[in-house]
Order: sequence, then structure tokens, then C-alpha cells
Amino acid sequence: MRFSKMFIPTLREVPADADAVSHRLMLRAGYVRQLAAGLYIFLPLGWRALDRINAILKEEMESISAQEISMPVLHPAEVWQQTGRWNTIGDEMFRLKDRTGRDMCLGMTHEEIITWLASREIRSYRDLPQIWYQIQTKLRDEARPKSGVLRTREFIMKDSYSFDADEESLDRSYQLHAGAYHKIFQRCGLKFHQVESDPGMMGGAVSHEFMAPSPAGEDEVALCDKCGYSANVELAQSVPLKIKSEDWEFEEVHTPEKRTVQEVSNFLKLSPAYFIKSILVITDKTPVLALVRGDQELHEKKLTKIIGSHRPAQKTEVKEILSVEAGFIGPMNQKIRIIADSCLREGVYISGANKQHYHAKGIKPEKDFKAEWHDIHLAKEGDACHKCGAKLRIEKCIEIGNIFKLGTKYSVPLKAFFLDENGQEKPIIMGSYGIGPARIAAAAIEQNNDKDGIVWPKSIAPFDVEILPLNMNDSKTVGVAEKLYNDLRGKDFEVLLDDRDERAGVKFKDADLIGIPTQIILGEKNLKEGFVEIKDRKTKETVKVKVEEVVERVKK
RNA sequence: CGGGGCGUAGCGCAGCCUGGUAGCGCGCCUGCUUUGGGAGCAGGAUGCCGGAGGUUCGAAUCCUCUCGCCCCGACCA
Repeated sequence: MRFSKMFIPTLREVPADADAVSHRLMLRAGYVRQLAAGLYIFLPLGWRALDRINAILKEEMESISAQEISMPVLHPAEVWQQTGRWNTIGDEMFRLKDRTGRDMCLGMTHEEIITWLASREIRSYRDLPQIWYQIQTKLRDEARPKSGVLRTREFIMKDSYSFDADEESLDRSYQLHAGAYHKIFQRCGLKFHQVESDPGMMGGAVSHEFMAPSPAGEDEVALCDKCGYSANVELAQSVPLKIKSEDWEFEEVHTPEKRTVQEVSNFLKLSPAYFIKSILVITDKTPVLALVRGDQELHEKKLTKIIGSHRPAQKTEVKEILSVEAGFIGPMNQKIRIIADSCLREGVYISGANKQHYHAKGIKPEKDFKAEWHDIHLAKEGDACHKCGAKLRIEKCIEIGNIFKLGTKYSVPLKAFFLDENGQEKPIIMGSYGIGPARIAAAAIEQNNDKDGIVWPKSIAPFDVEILPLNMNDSKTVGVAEKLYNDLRGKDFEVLLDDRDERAGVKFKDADLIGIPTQIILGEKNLKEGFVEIKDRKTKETVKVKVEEVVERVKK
């Protein structure tokens, strides 16, 4: 491609409302433009990068015998009603009516559609297993699109779905995907972790996420470097560090106007880890008292799994139910259900005394109160790994892919059944697997950039090589540039020739910004002696090479 | 949906407080010079000052409403 013929609108100044590094660089380097919140146009360079990512996706999917298909973006409501998601999914789904008034929606994912297909086409165990995939548009009316291309309302996704006759077979399909995903992200040059994750609205029992470490990420992942435990903090288990147990006798301490753990902890000059945080929540039936250690945070999702959906109690409710003002609640002598974090089982603690302006010191769990013990705290940096005891690390990550074991969640309501060897009708066992190509691109930029611009991994750069003839008025320079351009293309390199009549500085700046891995610099003086320079964008190392040797020296 | 910020030329911004009819830098166009890290000089084009309503002789500026975008949170296969 010739730079002069390609639309690459680079920007000198950083657009004001871009915050994430990848967003800034994609805008500045002319890869994308924003249409509206969460809606992006991919310009020629951006689209090329996505194309290369998609090519890798296709190769690796084909290698596990997945077959590419294409499903509509526009869906009739009926299939979504049959699985119940028409109602369980809220404003995130774009809904509309067609001209006859029929309810429709825009696809935010395709379990319903592909299961509809399977229900009509798969009849026998002989038809199984199958893996079908597509690379296609998804639409979600996100509450808050953000960080450029990382969270958008319309995006392309590689989604695949597996259909198996039994659990063992599903496990094979699942592992095939996990393996393919590892290869994909490796080939795309990303640092990533595979972590345990919460299946969320997808349903199903087992799921993993592929997470690319980056400060722009929205997720936090707990990692153990020793045993390899890794999980999204949405469900990560951990053991808070033990504290030295004090041998306090039970006593009530006057703590006037000291309500929060922090206030009382400062007042008594004792670490927050000696306190029990008591939080009253209301489920649709009853109030529940949740207890976590003072230096820990209550994990809402973990609690939800135990008691169902709930909300924090209002101040007046606390007074009504517990007969004491918020801030002085304690677990002793309570009639209501108590869920306590497991780490509180040992030790002696301080908590509210259920008496205005008093806290109780020397509380012994099991003796002074009974509770149901569960892990309900948020894992944090420095907690111990619940498997091996080593210290956990928390890392911010971009979710670049995920895999779910769905089981029969979709096949049963949509009647996707098959006949097994014995003529028995059984629901197909399904899995669902997604990758966001734009997130791969953004994560690659987040992980590979410097002050001058993007540093693309070779595998997904929009071009392999950029040729920079510094003086377009010099016929020798132009001649050599054209020859190298043709020779390299003849060897299957994707080549960008900066044939613009621009000054050297402009070409250097633009080349570094758009981040093509290899630059070939043609300067007049070097050319007189028969040399050109080959520069590595990543290391900035430059080697002088004879013109005739360029093609063999350039590496993919 | 709650909290905060911002909408003025293609991009980045000033002007607004204290009302008088819009400016800077970059980019863009023309010419000459220049040519290894975003050139210099000279000339030139470009604005529904986000939108609507109000106050006023007069509104980018003051008031009300509204729309959009960004950030934090809630939410998020």
C-alpha cells in the first residue's frame, strides 16, 4: 500500500476525551474514529489490524474443527422468550418492533439463535459433537461505554458454540477451546492469564476468562505466583492474614460518637483487623446480618449466592430491627440469621455492643455468637492463597475472551434434543466461547507502546514493513524505494510505502506512531554507498544493510 | 441510574466572572525557500460559540430547559 493513497489521518495532539492509552493511540495514529458513545468507525489501518486478528482466530478455530457460519444480528423475540432471557435481561438489550408490530431485538449474543438451529438440525448422537462459530456484530446498550474500543455498544465478536452428547464430550470441547484460546492470544503477542470466573447471566456451572493485564482493564484478578491459582475477584477465594490473638476478657468500652471501624480503631488505637464489621442487609423475606473482619470488605456477589438478592438496610430499619443505632451493632444475642466470614472463626474481637456509644471488646466467636460461616470477603492484595498459603497478587486486566460450560440451559427450553445410542431422547450439552478482536487489538496496544506510539506485535500489525524514502525528490531514493516495495511484496510481506512528499521528521514521527514493526529508512547519503537502514520499532535498533540484502534481512 | 467535568474552526485551547457581535497554536489552501526526527517566510480559507427559550437596545458571555461527550460509581454473555 502507498501511504499517499491510504487514508491515515494521524493527529499531532491528543484528543481531549481519550483517557486510556490504547484509545489515545488508536485515535492519534488514525486507526479509529468515534461516531457516538460506544460506537466506533474502524479506519483502514484499524480494520487491517482486526483482519489479521480475525485471520488468526479463524486458523485456530479451524484447527479444532470449528465451522464458520453467520447468523443474523436481528432476532425475533420468541426465541429469547423461550429461554426467559427476554425478561431477565433488562435495558442492555436493544429492542424494537418490525412493521407488523412483532417484537424483535438486536443480538447481544447468539446462544438462542444457534440453539434454535441445533434444535431443528441435530437429531442423532451421530450428528455430535459439533462446534459452530461466527465472527460477527453484537449489540448491547451498555450503561457506560468507556475506554475507547474496550467497552462499546456495538462490537465484533468471535463466538463459538459446542454441542455434545454428554459431559465428558463437553469437557473435550471445552478443553479444545481453552487450548485454541491460549494459542490465539500467544500468537497475538499478548500477556494473559486464564482465570476462574463467574458465569453470570450466561448460566452454567463452569467458566473461565482470559485476562490481559493492563491498567485500562475493568476487571481485577487474584493471582498466586506459587501454585498458579487465578480467579476473577468476583469469586476469588482468599485467606486474610492471621492476626495475633489478644487475650481480652469481655468488657464494654465507652466509644462516644465513634461509629465506623476506622473511627473506633483510631480511638482505641487497635488495628481494624481486631474488629468485626456488622452489616445489616434486607432480603425479600428477612433481614440478615453479615459479618466481615474490620480490615476486609464485604463481597456482595458472594453474599448473594448464599442469601439471594438483598439490599443494605436503611438507618431506620437498623433501629427497628436491631433496636440500636447503626454504628453500634454487634453479633451478640441476635435473633436474626447471621452469615460470617470464615476468617472470623478464630480470634477475639471488638464489635458494636448493641448499645448506644458502646463497643464490646473480647468477643469470642461460637461462644458469644453463632453464625453460618462462609467466604464472603473481597480478596485483596496480600491475602493468602486459600490453596497454598502464598501471598496473592491483584492485577487489573482486560477481559479478552471467555469460555462457558452451559450444559442444558438453552437446549432444554429450546427443545434441542437428540436420540442417543439407545434411542433415548436427551438434551444436547452445550458450551459457549467468545473472543473480542477489538479488545485484543486494544490490549496489544496497552501492553506494547512507548512515548512515540504503538509497537505492534508482528503477528497483528496492519503491515509488516514500512519503507521511508526520506527525500522523494531524489530519483535514486525513489527508485530504490519502488524496487524494495515490489521485491518485499513479492515475498509476501505486507508493505506500506511512505511515498508522501513530506519532510523526514514527519515520516519518522508518523511511522513510530502507527507502529509498523520494521522500518526501512532510505537516506540519500547511505544510498550513495549502497546502504539502507533497517530499524526495529520495538528496540529502536538500526542496522545498515546493503540494498541487495534487504529482502533476506527483513524477518516476518 | 447517582456523582463530577466539559461542549467556541478539522484538532488542542483562550475569551465567559465584569454583556458591546470571536481569537491563539497546530492542521488545511497558494507561492518561494528548505529537506535525517512533526521546517521558515509571505499570503489565504474556515465558526448555527451543542440546541431551544428567556432577560437585555445588544448574549459565546446572564437565567431556564434540553441534547451530547468524558470521568468515578452502580451495572455489565
